[in-house]
Amino acid sequence: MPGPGRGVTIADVAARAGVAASTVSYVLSGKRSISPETADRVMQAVADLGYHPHAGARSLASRRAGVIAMMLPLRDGMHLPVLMQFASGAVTEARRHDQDVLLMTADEGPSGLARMAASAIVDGLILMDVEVQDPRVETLRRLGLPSVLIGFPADAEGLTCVDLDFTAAGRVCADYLIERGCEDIALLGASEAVYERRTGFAERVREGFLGRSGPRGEVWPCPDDAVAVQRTVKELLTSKPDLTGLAVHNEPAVGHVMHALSDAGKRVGEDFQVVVIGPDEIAERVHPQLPSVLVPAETLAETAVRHLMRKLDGLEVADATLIEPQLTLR
Amino acid sequence: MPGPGRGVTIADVAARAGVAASTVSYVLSGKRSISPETADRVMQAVADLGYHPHAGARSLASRRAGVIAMMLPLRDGMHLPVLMQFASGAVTEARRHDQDVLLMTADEGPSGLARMAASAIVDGLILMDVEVQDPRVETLRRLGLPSVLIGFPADAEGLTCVDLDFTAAGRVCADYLIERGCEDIALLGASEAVYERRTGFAERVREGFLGRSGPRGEVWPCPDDAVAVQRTVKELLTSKPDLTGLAVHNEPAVGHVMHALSDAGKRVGEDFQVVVIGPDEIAERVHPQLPSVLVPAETLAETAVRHLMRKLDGLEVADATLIEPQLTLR
DNA sequence: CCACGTCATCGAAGCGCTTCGACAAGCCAG
DNA sequence: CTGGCTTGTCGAAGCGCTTCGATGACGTGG
Repeated sequence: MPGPGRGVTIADVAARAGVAASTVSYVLSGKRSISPETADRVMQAVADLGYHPHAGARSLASRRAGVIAMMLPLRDGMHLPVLMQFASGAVTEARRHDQDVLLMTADEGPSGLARMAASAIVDGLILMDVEVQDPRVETLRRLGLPSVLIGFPADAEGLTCVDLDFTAAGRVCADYLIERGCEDIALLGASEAVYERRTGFAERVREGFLGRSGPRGEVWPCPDDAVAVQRTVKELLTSKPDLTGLAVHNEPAVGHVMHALSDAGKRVGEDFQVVVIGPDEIAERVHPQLPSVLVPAETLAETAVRHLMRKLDGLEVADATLIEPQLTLR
Repeated sequence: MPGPGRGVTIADVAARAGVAASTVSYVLSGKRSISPETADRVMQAVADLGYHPHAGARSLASRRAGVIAMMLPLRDGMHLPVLMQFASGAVTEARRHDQDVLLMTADEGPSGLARMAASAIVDGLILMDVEVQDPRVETLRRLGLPSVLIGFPADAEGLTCVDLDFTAAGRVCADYLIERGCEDIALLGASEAVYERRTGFAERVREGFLGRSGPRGEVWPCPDDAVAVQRTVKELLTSKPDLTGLAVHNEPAVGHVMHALSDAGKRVGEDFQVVVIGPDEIAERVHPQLPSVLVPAETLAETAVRHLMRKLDGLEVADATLIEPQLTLR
């Protein structure tokens, strides 16, 4: 029992190993060479005493907190399970680098970032769900806090960004449908509102899809309420009677689309193919289950953390990184 | 621009306000009385300079980190959206108390707790999803780190626990069905596995339900795959032909149950009543939407944080707190 | 008008760690 | 055998903050 009130300090370890405190520090950090014998003795003392450096003291002396912040849009419409996967991935990867993760909500906004920077409570941060016009971006640039963004703001100059390669996602969907032998195919996109909010990604999916499909493909925007989906699908089928393949890039609409197709006499999975761009649950919850291209939240998180760690170590990192989408068959 | 390399320190604030550093500290903490004039000048300097105390230095000197840890079961079967609500609620409440939140995964286990304690990186912690036999509980007790558990371990002696009042949830469901005029009613529970893992809560729902229903009620455990649900429901209807009310305490099974009932010719919402114990989305996603008793994750989180803060301030806190379930009609 | 609380403020001593410069010891080339 | 490196270790100086005791400057009752 290491004494309940007092914590074990580096001095205790040093005393037990018969060395100076600084030596213990060097053994632990590896910043100077220490003879194997001494190192062993120190490590033994560390283990015996269950020593862990005091985080505050370390951060004060070394100007490195060993903590990174993760700012998530915890309240609004983001798809919760995906966020959670992301958080989980980030924490796991961070622990691999001996870092802890501080959780912030996006509604702390720019002033939250300022607080993080000024209080030196974290070494860097990861900003999730960055929008095209994001008020946090300017603050971030000004603060000079090392950071990695998930998503691409309009002006990404000097920032490190990571995101799903949506163009590739569009391509993957088109390829899937074509390989299944579909002649005419279409992409049912998001509602106008989504396009406006974060122009980038919807546009890119479209390009990827059309680039692969050629003239046999079309892209239709689509609202997400049941009625409008019914109508849109009906119009689409009328306009392209030979349509046998559909990619849906609109999470809430997937269920409605399936109904509409079934109403129109299409047998999905048999004479008609559907592929979804979106999280697994969406594609799994309909009948029949659909193949889907998912946002690889975990990979995204890992990549973001890894990039941040490189920046903290003063290494070069690519400004923009696109993560390959993954097609899951079902 | 506060100078990119250097941070603003308390000394800078003191200089600008023309006082000693200790005075600034006292103004900020309110631990000694300071004349209003001086306090104003100091606050002005703080604002002008955008001063935030260095978290590490503060934690070193005051033995208070201003951070609490939240250990979530980030990887396994927990319902993700609920976890997220919980996390969100906790962060928001913590910020109200000027605390930040460190995110840990449950798979860091007892050694993770030891690290938190020894490195003094957090002042206390919240343990989510505590199981009846939880290896972390003993470590926690030994470490003496202030903590609040969500859930009840077998031996809660000396620990502060918060949880949904599952007995009340069972009662609420039974009451709802009885009030709707159902004669025979049943509770469709979780799969055996869940019962084994965390005996506590399933057991309590059962008691609450039966306590209210009397002999007209029955409790059936139920696996969560489609086929088994179909079978279980069929058997249930055969065994209790006059059944008109059903409570479902099995999140993944809800959709299947609805199918099975519809196959059996029951009109839910008309000649047959169903109520769900589980998160909102589950009850909203089926047709017709069902009334549900939800886990008030946000309230739970807030309560947990509030209790933890009281403990950190050396105040008394009830050992066990049960949160009232809320019935949402739809 | 003096001794004595009160109030507002200051200065200094750490908190536990990292890091820098210093310094013995051992090594090798000359 | 000496001068100059390297290697391994130590001691001391902070990092920025809180907190404790001390110190003036007042006001007040005797």
